[in-house]
Amino acid sequence: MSWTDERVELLKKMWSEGQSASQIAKELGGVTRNAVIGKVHRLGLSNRAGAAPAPETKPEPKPAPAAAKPKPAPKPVEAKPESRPEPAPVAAAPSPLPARKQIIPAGQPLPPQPSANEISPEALAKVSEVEKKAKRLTLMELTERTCKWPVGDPATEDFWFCGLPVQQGKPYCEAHVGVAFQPMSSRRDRRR
DNA sequence: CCCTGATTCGC
DNA sequence: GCGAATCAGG
Repeated sequence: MSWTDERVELLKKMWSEGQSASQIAKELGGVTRNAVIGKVHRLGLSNRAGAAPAPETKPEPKPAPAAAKPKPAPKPVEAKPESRPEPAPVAAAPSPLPARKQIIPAGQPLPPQPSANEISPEALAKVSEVEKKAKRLTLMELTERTCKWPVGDPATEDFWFCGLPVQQGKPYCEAHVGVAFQPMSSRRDRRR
């Protein structure tokens, strides 16, 4: 794969949107995140500029280089544009999904409690089965790739998150994805 | 362990 | 110019 205009376009767009190099690489296909990062640097947009208005980032007035130094390496401005906002403690919210500062995949339906729901019996069975193996993580222990399916009542001690490995790109493990993301049918018109 | 971007350097 | 390998960090 080569860096065609369109691919570069998409790269620029996604990068300025704050997408990670790996995400961009996945989207583009045929390249690794290293390739993306390399390209990003070559394009000179290592700093996430373009869409995010920097409150105080002066692009350097570019002082006339009179000296004989073809290889200047001034890097006095060191900003931290990327931080890791971990989930903050939430009191009694049924769905404390730690949202990033930007869109991840598509719309994410809030996790319905497995109790009062009639989804496919198999899926439900899978869920209750999985809950035995659940890591039972606390809010603080959740990561991007731990299933964030809440179990129990947040107002009680008997509350935890599934914590199993998530399905790529999803907030839940496979079993919970199964009940969280309904095709929005089958219940509506379930007669087979 | 998972991930992030940054840098180097042979191609 | 390209990107794998490597580095540095969370």
